[in-house]
Amino acid sequence: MNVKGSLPLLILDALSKGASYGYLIAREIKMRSAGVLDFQEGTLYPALHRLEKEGWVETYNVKVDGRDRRYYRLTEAGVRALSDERRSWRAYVNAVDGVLGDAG
Amino acid sequence: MNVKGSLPLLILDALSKGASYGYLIAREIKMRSAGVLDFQEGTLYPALHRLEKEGWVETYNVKVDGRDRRYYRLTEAGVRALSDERRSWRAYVNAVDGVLGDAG
DNA sequence: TGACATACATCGGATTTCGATGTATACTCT
DNA sequence: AGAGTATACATCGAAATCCGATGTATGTCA
Repeated sequence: MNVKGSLPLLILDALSKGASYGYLIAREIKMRSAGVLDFQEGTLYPALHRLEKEGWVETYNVKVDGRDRRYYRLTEAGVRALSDERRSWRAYVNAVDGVLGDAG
Repeated sequence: MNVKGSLPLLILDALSKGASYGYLIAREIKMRSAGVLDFQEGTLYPALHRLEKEGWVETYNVKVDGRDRRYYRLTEAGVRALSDERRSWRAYVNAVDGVLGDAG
């Protein structure tokens, strides 16, 4: 189950701890959410490309075991975007929880 | 800002307090979220039709001021679905918040 | 009379995600 | 040696969700 729209926040957050690459980002999100958050590669790579296009991340290649690994790193704008995304996420969750009210 | 996927939960929840109709549901969600949750009519009506198709709501018409107003009411299955949707929502929010961790 | 709120609806387009598929390397097990 | 699995990138078509525009119709208020 992946509510559409939260992936950019998750990626940006992952990169705020240091540069990383697609495969690792996905694995860590899945692991750290105990499998609840599970984005496929067909979802992840386009999302990374979107973030790059927005100027929120920049990339560089590192040759590992004879092949290129594409690292992503937050830009200044990306740091600000993360902050915004966090705020939006919190506002949204609070709004939904507020509307849902008491009942469980 | 509307994270895609939360509208069914919101509608089901609104109907758990009694039958209602599209226009009113949308207005109440918006009002009770202080404008944060704002679904357009082109979003709402298809969503209501989907819920009806799923068998989670049933409808009946009431003539008001010379025109039909379409009321929606939760079915038994709808009550169960609401319960499931609540659980999924909570699990998802907890997962994201868990991954995001401490920093704010 | 014209604007606005109410109330239903549909349509095309944009965005996001999934599943399938493709490429390539390296390690492990048999 | 060969098969299977993990790593690591990518693209493509399909499905789902949502928005904005548009259309219909009635009632109210200035």
